[in-house]
Amino acid sequence: MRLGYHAHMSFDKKPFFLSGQITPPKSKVELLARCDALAGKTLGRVAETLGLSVPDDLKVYKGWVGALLETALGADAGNRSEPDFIGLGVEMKTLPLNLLGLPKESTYVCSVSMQQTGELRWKESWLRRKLSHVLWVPVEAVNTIPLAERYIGQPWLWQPSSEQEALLRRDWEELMDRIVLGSQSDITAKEGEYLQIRPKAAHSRVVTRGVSEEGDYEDINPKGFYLRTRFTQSILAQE
DNA sequence: CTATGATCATGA
DNA sequence: TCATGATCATAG
Repeated sequence: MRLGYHAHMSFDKKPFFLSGQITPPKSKVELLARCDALAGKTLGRVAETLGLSVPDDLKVYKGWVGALLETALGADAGNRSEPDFIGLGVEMKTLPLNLLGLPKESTYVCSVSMQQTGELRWKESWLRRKLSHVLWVPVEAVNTIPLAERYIGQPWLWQPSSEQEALLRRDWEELMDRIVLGSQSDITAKEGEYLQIRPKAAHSRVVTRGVSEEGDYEDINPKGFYLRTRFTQSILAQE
């Protein structure tokens, strides 16, 4: 070990992450121009431009692609409860695509709040607000392609059509009804046609305060709303 | 600990 | 094969 070294300790190693180096876009036009510049580039090229290194894979850095692209586009919300581009009211989501060019994973939207009893109407829901203006950024997500060599597709701004909103609303109201009744702990990902509720936590031992069917407090695993791939597939198909 | 960003990995 | 349930990094 003497005179040896740990690879992860090399002094000139660049970080995987950074934040807030790029100024936020001032308009949707500017945002879309930045998107045009990203389209057709590889993740490695974008990372290089920002002075970041690329992880070997996403097993340990699952959110790396999303963080990279937010950084590259100048998202400014950080971890605040705001859309990624605060001034524009736009939320960015990467859309991982499989070999067929179809969405591969469900899309996390927001956490399911067990506490917020005040926000039970669809119109005021956090989920609706989060999805009201989304910048979808398609990215190749085929595990046989090295992360740095995966291509970014053409991003697009999306607002749900009234039909799409109706579909989401139906699922949301159904799921929220179950939560209000105190059935949060036994909701499974099988419920909901386009929207589902799944665990969202560091691991399954994490608990938060929920409400039981008897109306008492109860420790439950944190959960989040996710768009099923059949939903994102349909909005991609409409593009 | 909770928010952000998601993908992993195993069972059906 | 693929969706459900589990998990991982970072910021504040």
